[in-house]
Amino acid sequence: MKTRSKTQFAVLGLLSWQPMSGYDIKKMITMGLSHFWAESYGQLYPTLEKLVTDGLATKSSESTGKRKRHVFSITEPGRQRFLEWLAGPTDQPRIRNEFQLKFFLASELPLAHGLSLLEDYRTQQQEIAETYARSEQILAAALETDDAVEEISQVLGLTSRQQMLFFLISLRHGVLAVEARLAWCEESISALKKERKVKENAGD
Amino acid sequence: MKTRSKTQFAVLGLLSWQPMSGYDIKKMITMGLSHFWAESYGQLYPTLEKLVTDGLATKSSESTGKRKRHVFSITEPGRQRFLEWLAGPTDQPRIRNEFQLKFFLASELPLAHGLSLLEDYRTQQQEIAETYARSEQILAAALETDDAVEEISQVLGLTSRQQMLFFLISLRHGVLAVEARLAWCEESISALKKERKVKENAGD
DNA sequence: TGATAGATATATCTATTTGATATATCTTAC
DNA sequence: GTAAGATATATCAAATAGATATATCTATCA
Repeated sequence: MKTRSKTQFAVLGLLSWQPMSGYDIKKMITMGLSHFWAESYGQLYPTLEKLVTDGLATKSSESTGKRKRHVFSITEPGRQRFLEWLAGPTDQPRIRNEFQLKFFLASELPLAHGLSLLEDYRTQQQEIAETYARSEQILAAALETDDAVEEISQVLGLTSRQQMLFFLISLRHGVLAVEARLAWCEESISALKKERKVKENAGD
Repeated sequence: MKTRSKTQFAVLGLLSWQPMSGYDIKKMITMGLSHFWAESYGQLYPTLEKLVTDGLATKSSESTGKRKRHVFSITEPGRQRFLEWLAGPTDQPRIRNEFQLKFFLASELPLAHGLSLLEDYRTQQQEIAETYARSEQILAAALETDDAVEEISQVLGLTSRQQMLFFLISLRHGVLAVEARLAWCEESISALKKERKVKENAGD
């Protein structure tokens, strides 16, 4: 109860779906959750060990050929802990957005700096938007026809229709966010261009 | 060049406006940049010392009465380093959004869990939206009348009109983002309610 | 056949960052 | 003058990121 780490809950939550190794968990997060969550190995492996010592998960060592494989399963207390967290209060994410920091700190420099930053940012966000759009299309189509897309369900372990629905809704969060950022780019570029004109006229 | 820390650039950027103490910097970030940046003392003080040993800033110890005060100023190499960073590549922020994690991990639980999470989130975001709206109004009014609002300029050290414009634009980023999140709440709540109906009918 | 390039899987280490807390000084109201 | 609370400065343990190390597996082609 003392630890403030969210990693353990991310891990417990994924283990509540199916037993997995650290590598599996990392892959699942990277492939499917990356638009809202990240974990590093450096955090993952110690957390898995801690869950075992706390009785929230169990570790079993399989061996296929020479490669050893440590698969972790959630225990009943682990499931309990996961549900408690889910029902408890949710912290605001801490944000450190390098682009916004740059833009803000460019406010004393010539306007061209700000405009250049905005245009780069817009390009970056457009690319993200396209990536999202592709994923969204595939998923929405799969959900429409009640058809499990092999690739998706394999990598992400999405089995039920409801799970796919939640995944799609999660993705929509990213889609709407990136759309908002693009809209912001447009209005900000306009605002700076307008300001530039004001300055030019004042300079006459 | 080896360090990947962004903290030093945040600090250099603020020092490029005016000399400040660690406490001043922390206050300025907390008051004005919190919608896109955060720094902790634990990072701030070591960073300030490092900037001094690297020749990017200088430290002067003033004393008003008994309280000692360490004021840091940017040097020319420091200004150079800041500008290099500004012109260089910008990393995507890493996101760990506890709410979205919860929502996604609730996909195997009864729909009521997801709906409850969404409704709490909506309330939270509505409050944030109101806070932003207030700040935005004050700032926009100040900019309209070319009138520097005391409070703002004092705490944030916003002196020029251009600086206030950039601050307002930064804030707009937050405003549009929170609006997008609220829109997402609405469509997601609808989607889950629709799904609930589908299930009810299937259960007949 | 066996050498090897690259992918897969597991793990650790250091640097960075957070969040909580410690300590002293200043200000104000009583 | 003194106690409560605000201001200012700083440190430390826990959490996290990012880079890297190491070994195993797979496919391919010389």
